[in-house]
Amino acid sequence: MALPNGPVTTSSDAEAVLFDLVDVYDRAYESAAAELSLSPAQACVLGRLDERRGMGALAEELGCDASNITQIVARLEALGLVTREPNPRDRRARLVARTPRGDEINHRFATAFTFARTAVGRLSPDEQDQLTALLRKALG
Amino acid sequence: MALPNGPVTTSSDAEAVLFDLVDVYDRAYESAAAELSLSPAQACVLGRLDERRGMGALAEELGCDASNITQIVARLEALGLVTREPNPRDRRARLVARTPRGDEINHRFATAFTFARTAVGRLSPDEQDQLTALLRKALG
DNA sequence: CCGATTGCTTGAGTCAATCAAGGATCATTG
DNA sequence: CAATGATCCTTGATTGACTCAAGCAATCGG
Repeated sequence: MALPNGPVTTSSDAEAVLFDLVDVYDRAYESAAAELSLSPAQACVLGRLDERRGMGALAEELGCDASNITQIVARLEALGLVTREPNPRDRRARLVARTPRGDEINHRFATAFTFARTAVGRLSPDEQDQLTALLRKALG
Repeated sequence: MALPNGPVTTSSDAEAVLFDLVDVYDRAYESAAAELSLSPAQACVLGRLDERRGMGALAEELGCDASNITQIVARLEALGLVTREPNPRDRRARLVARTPRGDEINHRFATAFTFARTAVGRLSPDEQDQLTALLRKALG
């Protein structure tokens, strides 16, 4: 399991609970992926293929090197979850798309990753709105 | 940079902002560590050595295999940030402690990782209390 | 004492991530 | 057009996190 991105010292309750939240969220994500024998990175990429798109677009959205995407997509392809077709408009580029099995696994992942849904569900609609407003403000 | 633990689809604003929060937090943590040429895992371990402690205690707290800690501590030791002394009470065990330089780097990390502090600082004291209460409830 | 347990390390293996380099294709422009 | 340069992606090499299996050494329990 990934080590938590833990705070060295928390100077307030709000900071501490923020850290808890992030840690629990990350662990839940990782564990949902693991149930489907996916790494978090694989689950992440798979989840961003609702429409077919190029490698570069993925790399940019995810803020990482293109060669990183090459590897992850190659593994997803080997698992039969994704195809990498030539782009007819630009033969340098490849279009990545989920296979039907990829769709299914992605859907099962979305079902397994209940953390955010569950957490938000513990709040009343009013409280959800408050939380959203507070977090937006905190994010600046 | 680590790929975000992104949601496949978010069904509510609260979920979406929750994801944003986690993503920004994780990236800020990673970037603060990188400024000091540390990996997130190294920063995490270093931050949990306010008192000297055994490898096993670290592994248990961080929820990972002991051999993982062995490696990370070995790298921190090679960087001169940590010592691994024999435990006089149990010669199987090792006591890990920060060196003065480790203290300094850890302090600089705590200073560099401003995300939680800054985010919470954008809220009034009342709002901070509300946020804490809401997140505690959401975490169940 | 002797067997079982504990604390840690080693070794092998997978994956993520980054960087440098390169091939192929497109796009520009002289 | 043809040369130049930019773009899209891949390869190869390296580092680090992480896991598992195996093992050594020390301690503990009967």
